[in-house]
Amino acid sequence: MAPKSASARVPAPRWRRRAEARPEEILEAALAEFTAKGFEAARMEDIAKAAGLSKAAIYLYFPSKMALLEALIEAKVSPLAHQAATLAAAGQADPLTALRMLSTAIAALMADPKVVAVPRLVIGVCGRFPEIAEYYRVQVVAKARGALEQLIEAGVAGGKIRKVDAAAAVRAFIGPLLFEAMWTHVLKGETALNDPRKLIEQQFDVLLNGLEPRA
Amino acid sequence: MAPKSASARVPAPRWRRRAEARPEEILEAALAEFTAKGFEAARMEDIAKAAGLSKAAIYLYFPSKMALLEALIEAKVSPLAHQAATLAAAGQADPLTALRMLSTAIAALMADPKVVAVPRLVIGVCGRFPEIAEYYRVQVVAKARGALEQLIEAGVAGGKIRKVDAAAAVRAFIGPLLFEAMWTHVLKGETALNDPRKLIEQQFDVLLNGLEPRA
DNA sequence: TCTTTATAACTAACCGGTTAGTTAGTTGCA
DNA sequence: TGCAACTAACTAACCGGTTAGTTATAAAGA
Repeated sequence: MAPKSASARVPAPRWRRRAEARPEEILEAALAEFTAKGFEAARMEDIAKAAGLSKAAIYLYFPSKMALLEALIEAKVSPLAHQAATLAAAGQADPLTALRMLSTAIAALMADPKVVAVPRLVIGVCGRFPEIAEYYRVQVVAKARGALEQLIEAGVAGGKIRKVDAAAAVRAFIGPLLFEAMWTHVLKGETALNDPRKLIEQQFDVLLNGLEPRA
Repeated sequence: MAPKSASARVPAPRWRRRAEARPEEILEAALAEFTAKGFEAARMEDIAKAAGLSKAAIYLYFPSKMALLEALIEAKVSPLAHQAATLAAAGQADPLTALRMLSTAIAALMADPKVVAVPRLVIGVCGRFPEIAEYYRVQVVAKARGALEQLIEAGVAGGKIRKVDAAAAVRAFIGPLLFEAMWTHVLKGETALNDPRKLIEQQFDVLLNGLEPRA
């Protein structure tokens, strides 16, 4: 019956030991599944299949489904907020230029479904897992908001920016980008994010000069 | 044992026939549950209990859980978009005032968790049910967006508004409100929506005059 | 170099709990 | 009496997480 080897190759091993590469692969697969189906509807089995191992193996690296989401947030957006804060801090001398650079960077990120997926997930699960919302508020959004407000205030102090309410200015800066991201990735509408230069140019025309005709 | 009635009142009926009032009550309960736990995690049993009937009875009025969400969107936000469009159309003669009024109305809506809940749900389930996203894009957002753009363009044509890109102006108008709504209801942060007058005033200072110091 | 031993990495199969949706029967009301 | 409105009890299926067992690989001795 069973041909006795020799001619028969060693049958390709069913799996290989690759402990180092696993966590990242699993997270990547999880992000893809979560993005496509949402957190609750995504199945661990499918994530495992996409990552090329068994469902049980996932539990060797992550204790629960929820832990996958936490790790994703940590990995994908936490550094991002930090980077934004750094950029904002570095640009205090020339706030308008810093805002422009930030805007370009953010627009590029917003165009990437993988990046937008994370806040989308947060919106989806915040009702059930308030601690996720809390983490996101404190570690990501509040941090970025604070940095931007400082940037605005520095601009006001230096006379480069009109005396405006800092919180309102930050909303006016971030809000439109958020809106376009939702339109693009949630509603799948024709997006302006494909042409970031034009988008930024138009945004800054309104942001800097306002709607009212200048005297 | 069991006291033989006579003295015992007719036991309060376990339920009453109220077919007309049911659908609305069910939808209200569903919205509350969906808001608190998200679409997937909300249980039909709990919705039924909150609406004061049995789970099976829900299926006399709605064929599926998904139908509840569809009916909710139809009932809660579709008229809202229509109203926005009407207001925008009516205000073409004085676009800036119309924008102010719209802003106030929208801020009031954004402060209401029940209203924000619906778009939140859409964001959560859009991956699994693209037709929901499609409906929402076409029937709600595109409609409102279009009306606002017309309003802006009318303002530009009449000299009341600077020559700006209409889409950018709409983003600048809506984005900040959306951002604040998410901050408030998803991240549970301290909100500016509690003081709508101040919020609108600050938003319009930036929106109309921009960030750049005026000559 | 060839075993032997140890263990890290992995899988197949299962379990317990959950829940959307159904059915068969009961109750209120005209 | 008849029927629409309603419920209790049920089914079927799903899925997160566990467990018992298997395989790849490395290290230690001979």
